[in-house]
Amino acid sequence: MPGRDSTPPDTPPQEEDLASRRFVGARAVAELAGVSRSAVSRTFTPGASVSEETRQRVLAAAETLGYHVNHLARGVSRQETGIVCLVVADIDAAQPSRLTRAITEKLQDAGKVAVLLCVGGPSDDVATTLRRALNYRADATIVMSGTPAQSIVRECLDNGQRLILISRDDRIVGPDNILLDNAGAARQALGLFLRAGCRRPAVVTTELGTPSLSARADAFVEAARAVGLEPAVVRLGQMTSYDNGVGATRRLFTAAERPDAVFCVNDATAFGVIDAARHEFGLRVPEDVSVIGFDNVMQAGWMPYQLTTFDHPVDAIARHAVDLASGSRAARAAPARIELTPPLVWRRTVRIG
Amino acid sequence: MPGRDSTPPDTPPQEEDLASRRFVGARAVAELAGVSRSAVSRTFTPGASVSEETRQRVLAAAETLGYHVNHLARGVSRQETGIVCLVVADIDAAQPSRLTRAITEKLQDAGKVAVLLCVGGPSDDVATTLRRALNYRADATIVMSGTPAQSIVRECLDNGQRLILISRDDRIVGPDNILLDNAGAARQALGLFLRAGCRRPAVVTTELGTPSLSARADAFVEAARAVGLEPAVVRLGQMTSYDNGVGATRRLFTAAERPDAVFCVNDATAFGVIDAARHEFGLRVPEDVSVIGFDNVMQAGWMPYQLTTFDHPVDAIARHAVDLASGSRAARAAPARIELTPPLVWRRTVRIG
DNA sequence: CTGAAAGCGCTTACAG
DNA sequence: CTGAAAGCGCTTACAG
Repeated sequence: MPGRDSTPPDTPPQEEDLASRRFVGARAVAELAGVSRSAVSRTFTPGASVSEETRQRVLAAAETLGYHVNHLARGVSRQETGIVCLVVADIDAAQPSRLTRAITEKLQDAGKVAVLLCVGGPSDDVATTLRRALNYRADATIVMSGTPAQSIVRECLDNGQRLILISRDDRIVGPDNILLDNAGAARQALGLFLRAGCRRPAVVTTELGTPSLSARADAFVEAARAVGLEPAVVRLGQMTSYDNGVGATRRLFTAAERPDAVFCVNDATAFGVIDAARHEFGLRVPEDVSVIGFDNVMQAGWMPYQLTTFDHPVDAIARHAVDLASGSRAARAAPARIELTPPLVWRRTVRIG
Repeated sequence: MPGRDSTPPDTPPQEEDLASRRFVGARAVAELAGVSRSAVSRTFTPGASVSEETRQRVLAAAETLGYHVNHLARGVSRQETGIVCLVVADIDAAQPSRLTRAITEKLQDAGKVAVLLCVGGPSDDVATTLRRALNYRADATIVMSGTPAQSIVRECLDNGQRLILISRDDRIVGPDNILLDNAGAARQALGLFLRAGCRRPAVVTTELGTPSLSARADAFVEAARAVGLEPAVVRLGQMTSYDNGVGATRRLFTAAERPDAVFCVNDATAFGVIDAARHEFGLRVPEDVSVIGFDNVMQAGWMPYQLTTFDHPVDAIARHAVDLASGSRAARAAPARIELTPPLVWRRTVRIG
């Protein structure tokens, strides 16, 4: 005869009890409702066969007892946990946080739950993090930061865990990939500059670029050369930031030939460029220099900037990611490869030709 | 005799197998290592008694098989899951995302994992969200957004789930509270203005303030009155934003008596005030108006703003939250109430008296 | 529709 | 130190 669970359900919890109080389980509900544990389980399983009467009695008992299905136990039993891991660094940066929010919300709408896994800490490399996702038996893992090694990727996949990479290196074989058409955006940026009559384009990026950042800068340079222009390129710092934009500007505008158009691989850098160009070189934007950024962060719309930039199709990315995370693995033939177009947001930092 | 698990471990997974591949379990590891399941379990339980030799054999077997302890099953068995839920809205806003990151990282360092629960969606009120935390048997839930009803709070607590409220209404009884001394900061802001020689202070906030926002505005007004000044107060919009700052400025500076100091309950609003004051009213900051914000977001340090503002003690908040989330409930007598001081960040938007 | 039973993968006294 | 056994809380064929 069980001890712990047979506490009379009508006894309100005493203050002294609190520390030792256990979660109420299906057994207690079954007893109160006068049915079997199976019936309780079925009541909370959509589509299972329970009579309406049983159902109501169980629901009532669950309500009074404060019963909540243990999703962990359910996960163990069903081999499907409803957990999706989100691997991300710099979750306090504008873009990652927007995406994290969108994905988490859509996951919740689908009845799933997001486990947030931060990479980049001292002891938290991507492999360690993915192993944690394995520990928690996530149905799928969505990687937004870092580049997982092929071996750990295999390990996830072999264990039947779906793996979705967002804006990562797409040469890793196995996972689904959701990508941005960075090159296309860069070409579009150059096109805009040319149309505005600019003839001395420049691009500012970082020393150690992520694949996305490199793709933007490289495609821009390539497109410029294709029309016979040799753009100045400044690579500064380890990460894209406002300060790098300021620094890049100093370099750019003290050179022999000053650029008349600057493509920045992200917005923060663009703000730095704009401010430095104005305050340190007395230039007007866009009359003297046109500037295009990437990310469409909130401040891009603020008065002093009004930055023309590329947005991330956050909603579409999130939708695809959640779809892939939910889809049954068996149902799909090959890994997916989805490429999305970053929409241009036209504001006022590009001259009108 | 078990079928599924008895697949020879040395057979590499075939491509066709993938869809049906199961996670490898302790049994398979035990078999390969030639020990009992208990031994496997003990090997992965810090402090359990296993001989070094057994331990090594188990570890080797686990490595070849790619075994990862199932933390869900462990949680069911141990009645402790290592899961901590983070309830948050607007995770893409500056402050929440900083805090989310800090807490998540510290949680990981402590061997725990963060489940991100977004509130504020259509069907996602605080109660629904908290119920989800119950479903996943989180050891603790940290609430950073929304105000949970007393009833659901009781339900969590009764189930032995720790509940930590950050900057929430502290009249809710039961949970631990981590609070900011908003009133103190507001008083300090007024003091700074007075020292700068300002005599016409104003405060801008929202119509529908959170407790934190109200506390800042109210304390500022009160402190001003205490020295015989009646500050102008503008309440605009449902949420603090750049645009509200712009709007508030139009109101403030078309009034009969223009303020010479404005305290904004957050930075975004302050940026709006500064830009509007400069561009629409031709005023100089801080010569004509002093401005103080709250949040110390990244842009506060950017060239055009250089905003004097209050920072959030993010690290201290996170540390306390994680401590409380980890502490054994039995060990603590009463709910904790911790009040932290927001440090002032002095920049250039306040005149030097 | 319903319940008894076996199963999911783990932990942990218990006895050796 | 070690293994067999009972337990955690759930699900799901299976037989009625």
